[in-house]
Amino acid sequence: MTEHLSTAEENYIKSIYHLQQSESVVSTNEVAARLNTKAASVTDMLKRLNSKQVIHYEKYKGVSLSIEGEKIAIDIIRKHRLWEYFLVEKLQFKWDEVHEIAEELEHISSKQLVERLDNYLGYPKFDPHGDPIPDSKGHIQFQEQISLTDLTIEKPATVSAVVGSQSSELLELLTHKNIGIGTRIVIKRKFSYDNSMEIETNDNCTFTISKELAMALFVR
Amino acid sequence: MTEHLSTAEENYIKSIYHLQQSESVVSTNEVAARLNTKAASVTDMLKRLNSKQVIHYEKYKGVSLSIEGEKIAIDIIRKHRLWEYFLVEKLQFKWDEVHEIAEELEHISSKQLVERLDNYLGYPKFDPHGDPIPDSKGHIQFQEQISLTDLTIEKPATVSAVVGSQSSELLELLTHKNIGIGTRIVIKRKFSYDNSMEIETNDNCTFTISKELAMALFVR
DNA sequence: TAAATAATTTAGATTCGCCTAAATTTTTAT
DNA sequence: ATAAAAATTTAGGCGAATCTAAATTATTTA
Ligand SMILES: [Mn+2]
Ligand SMILES: [Mn+2]
Ligand SMILES: [Mn+2]
Ligand SMILES: [Mn+2]
Repeated sequence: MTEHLSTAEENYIKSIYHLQQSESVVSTNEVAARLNTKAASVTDMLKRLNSKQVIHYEKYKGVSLSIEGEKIAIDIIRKHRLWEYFLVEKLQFKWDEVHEIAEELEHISSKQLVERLDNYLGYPKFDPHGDPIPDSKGHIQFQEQISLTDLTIEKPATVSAVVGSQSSELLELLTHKNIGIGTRIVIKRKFSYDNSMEIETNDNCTFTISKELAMALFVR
Repeated sequence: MTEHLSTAEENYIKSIYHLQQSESVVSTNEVAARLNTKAASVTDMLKRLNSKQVIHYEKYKGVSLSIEGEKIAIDIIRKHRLWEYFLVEKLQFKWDEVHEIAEELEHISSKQLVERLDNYLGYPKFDPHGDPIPDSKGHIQFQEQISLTDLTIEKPATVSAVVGSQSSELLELLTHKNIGIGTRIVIKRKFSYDNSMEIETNDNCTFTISKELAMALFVR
């Protein structure tokens, strides 16, 4: 299939993939912003990736992944999330500490390593942040999840993901409130004054959380 | 201490370290041979590493690691061997399959990751090839080992290392004869005609091994 | 010790990945 | 519909890491 891709190329492909989740065609500036680089550098790379057939690109028209490119992206994301799972489950890292390390580990090339790691971990379906881990065929079990903000009162739900998962402040707060992936939540009241809400969790605790925290939590 | 080192720089430092085990000053050509590159490229890199103070280098005079460079080398080797141990013990790789993968994993930078991995693995002292794993302070428990070729008749010894550990032919042979790191061996007879020898192992098996195999085995 | 040979370095290119500044194209606002 | 603003690309350059070919230095051999 595709020859060897550099770490930089892989990071671009992954970024384009993620940006495509919201809008199917991605702009040069968006890629630049996500990768903390300059638009001119992005244009450079897009030309290269285009000639390698992993993206569709025409100047001034934005970029999207080719079928091949999407496969590559999913493979990198699979590795990223499996390693994050490993770091948390086996090496006892906290979930706010693993992203940077996985950012490096995701580029280790051995196919066999990924498969064996997956098997060793027991084929986990979600990473420590609640994001789905693609299987070895590249299939992703998308979960329809909604922001806790949009959950109906009195309707029980389970925390499925946390956004802003690199923030240790967020982790501190969630640890204090004893909330994590898998926690059952019911909204008891919503206060329109500050958009805070009173919730009840698993362990029969009832307390109030802020609008900010509610927006960081996704449930299903 | 030292800023960030690239993968290429780390590989050069590690190679110089290994070459220094036999002779304290290493030549440009030796480095080139070990890294499968050209002498001109090595000269280039030596200038860079010299300016970063990790080696001592004067033109036409060969190269050696600085104190700082040696610490870096040992740290990379520690990571390499810990990952090899992980791959064999946890992911069930055979010991002839792990070197290439560890060659990539050894460049993952997180200090915390190494320490936690070491702890997770139970602070192993030797890698799957019998080579010592440096501890977190960089201390290496050297073992005086000798080639099986040089072992005295009737003197029991334990296989401590296998050289040529990337060869699957060697692994095949050792698996067949049921020899591995830790196997107890006694030499019963040496045949000077072809330098083969009759040995007895753990499991009370007695059989003959070739000169070639004896040279690949180290014991203590 | 002088010539031949081997080892090493220098010179000059190339590719990748990035940058700044300038030019061009597209989009938005008047 | 123009002009202003924003987005994007091009031009030109730089450092890292590699290469080949040529020049230089060191070592060996006659
Ligand atoms: Mn990455
Ligand atoms: Mn994640
Ligand atoms: Mn390496
Ligand atoms: Mn090893």
